Amino acid sequence: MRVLVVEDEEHLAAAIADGLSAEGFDVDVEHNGNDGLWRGREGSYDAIVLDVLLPGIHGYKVCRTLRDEGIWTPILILTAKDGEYDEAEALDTGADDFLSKPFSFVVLLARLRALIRRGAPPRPTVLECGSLTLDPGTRRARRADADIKLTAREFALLEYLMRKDGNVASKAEILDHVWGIDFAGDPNVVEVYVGYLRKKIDAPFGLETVQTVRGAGYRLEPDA
Amino acid sequence: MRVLVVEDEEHLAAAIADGLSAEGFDVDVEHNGNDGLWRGREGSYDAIVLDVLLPGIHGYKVCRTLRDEGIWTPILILTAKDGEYDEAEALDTGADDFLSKPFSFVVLLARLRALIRRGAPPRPTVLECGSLTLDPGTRRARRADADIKLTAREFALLEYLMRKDGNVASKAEILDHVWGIDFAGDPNVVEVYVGYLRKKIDAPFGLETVQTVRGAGYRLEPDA
DNA sequence: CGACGGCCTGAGAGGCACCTGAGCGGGTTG
DNA sequence: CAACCCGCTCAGGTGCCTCTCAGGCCGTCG
Repeated sequence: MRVLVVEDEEHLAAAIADGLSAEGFDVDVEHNGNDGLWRGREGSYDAIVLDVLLPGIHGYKVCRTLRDEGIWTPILILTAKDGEYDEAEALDTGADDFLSKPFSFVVLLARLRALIRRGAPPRPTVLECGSLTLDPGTRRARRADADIKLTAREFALLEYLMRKDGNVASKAEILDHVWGIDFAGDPNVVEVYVGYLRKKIDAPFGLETVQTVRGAGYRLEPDA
Repeated sequence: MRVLVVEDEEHLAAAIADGLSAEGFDVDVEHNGNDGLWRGREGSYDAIVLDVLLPGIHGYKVCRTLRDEGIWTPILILTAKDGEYDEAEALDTGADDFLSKPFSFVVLLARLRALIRRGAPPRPTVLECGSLTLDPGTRRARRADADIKLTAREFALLEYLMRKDGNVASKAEILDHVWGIDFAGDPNVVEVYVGYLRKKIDAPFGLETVQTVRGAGYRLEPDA
């Protein structure tokens, strides 16, 4: 289990690192926001302990940036402040948990274990579903070595469905995530765009990857 | 977004329920451990707010039981105690987050949102009953490697019966949970749909999994 | 043994969920 | 400025689902 600790106070950083090492974790330490961000980008950690008050980049910013870049390693935020809004804010930057200083090592350990047990949702850089691949980085969709041109909306919809990994996505859910929670238009758009997708990624190949689950939503089935 | 609040203090329960409702959540409230556990078993909630000090079953026990039964709905534990070991303990019972009373509603809301956004960890949430399996995620039903196509209502009914895990579900209970508390039609629908289910999941395999308990309700018996 | 009540089932009507083609406005590109 | 693409709305069509109804079956009890 690899843990990254980003904390500028030398003593505290060492204490956490030693404690975690004693518990069997593999610990790396960084002392400022920049280095922490770069380390976090590697995406090879099982969890990150992140202080908010850091030289270089602020902890919230590090967290937000990682999330924006598609890194979903579980993050536990540490802060000296104790205002309640800070906590809300921390979680809103995409952190998974929050701990106010001073804290006891026992609590840190328990929370970290809980985070790791829960695990990071699998977010591969390239999404796959049978012969269909989607690269959010290059914004490219391919099926059997054929490039497929998708519009922004189509791409977002397909990406969401692929991240669901075969699970059913309800229409409301899709609207919330692809169109945004403040979308006020006709929910029928979802059906329309599902139709567009089918025309581009299924029909030319004689497949029916995008499946309708009547009364529940939509689902991707590899090469059906 | 459906949230279950299990809290025995009437005032607090009402305050939380009202607040969450105002934020657009669909809230159900239970006031003791037993009812909370049964509600939680439905598995249809996006999150559960659970007090530890409850009449009936203790909150930790409710949490642990749900986890043992394979229900991985995100759970936020509330407690009046403030000892650090309590917190560790709470997380070890399988809770996802922890909040000490008194807390501010803002914090509760933020944490709840974070929990829901994070979602239930992708555990094997597949329900089983003998050779019959039901996956609420992908919305698939199978018996002995044969896919079974179920309509939305059939699926909901079977899911409810399977979650009962062999216990008898009364017709009234089924109506409340599968058709909704406000269903005003002919209670005969239940019999009709039980018939549909039998035709799809039992008859083709020469089984009688769905059993009638005359005067009491229905029950699932593995591969009978 | 007869009557009653709970349960099963087939038929069918109505409605809803979904699909699709047409078309409009706004932004972008040549 | 015209042509095009994109995102979205709208309306019409279709097939499946849901539910009701009525009649028959069967266990239970007087």
